[in-house]
Amino acid sequence: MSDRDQFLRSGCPIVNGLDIFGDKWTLVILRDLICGKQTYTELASSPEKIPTNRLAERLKMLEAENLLLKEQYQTRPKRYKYVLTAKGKSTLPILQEIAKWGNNHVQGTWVPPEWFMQAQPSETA
Amino acid sequence: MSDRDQFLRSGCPIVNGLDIFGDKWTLVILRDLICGKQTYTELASSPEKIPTNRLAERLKMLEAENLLLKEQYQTRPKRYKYVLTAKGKSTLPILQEIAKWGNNHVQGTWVPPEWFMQAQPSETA
DNA sequence: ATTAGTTACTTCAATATCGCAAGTAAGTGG
DNA sequence: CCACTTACTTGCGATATTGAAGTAACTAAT
Repeated sequence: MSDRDQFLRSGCPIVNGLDIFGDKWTLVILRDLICGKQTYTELASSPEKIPTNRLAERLKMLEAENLLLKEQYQTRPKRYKYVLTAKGKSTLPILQEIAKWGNNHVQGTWVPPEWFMQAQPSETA
Repeated sequence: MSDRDQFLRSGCPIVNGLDIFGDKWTLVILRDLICGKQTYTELASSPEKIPTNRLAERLKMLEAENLLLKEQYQTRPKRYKYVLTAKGKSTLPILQEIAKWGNNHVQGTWVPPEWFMQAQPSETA
């Protein structure tokens, strides 16, 4: 039982999904992780320029919700990378549908590479 | 060109979609409209209990972004209903993917009726 | 003709959240 | 020892959200 369970808005699966990733930044972070970004600095350097405190907080939340793991990949200096779990990777179809909607309805949006739009959750970085 | 264009975070179709419906309430309202709710009071009475000022504001925004139309369906007293446009209806695949994710990954979420999960955007109320 | 009720909002004060800038800690390389 | 990088954390003013109450238009009952 996660912290959110104390304040459930309802049992609706859409609402419960949104209570994890239905904010301004979380799906952007998941997009970047699926696109191969791994470190804090890589994530912070996206064109949308997420504030660093917000990035740190969202990463902690995503780890607490098991959408990603924080893994040390180097000692001296200790360096960490953020790796999606299956639960995190399985947000890909949501991202793909939002991307399709954006391309169809918001003019001037760039078209994601085909590998992104065609990928299955299991094949993602 | 909509108001948001002045403050574009990037050209990413995901980000631009989220800048319309990536908040706590908008997709909940779209869910309800797709499920056949039409009036302000019907929308306000959902189990998630959206504050009425937030509901009014989101409806105005969705109208401004052409996801829905506010239609008078009765004079004396004047009564309005909110009707999805094709642009609004086409968020259905996003809602379906979020619902699938919620059912797969958040325990205790209810399973939406089959007509909702199987529907095509064109067939929706 | 009052009075109560309904619908569809709007307003307001309190609280929560956000974004920006700056600061910190650990470590490297010169 | 000093500058530099990575990975955050802290402080704080600005902004957004909430819950409660208020308003406006109209209907229906007494």
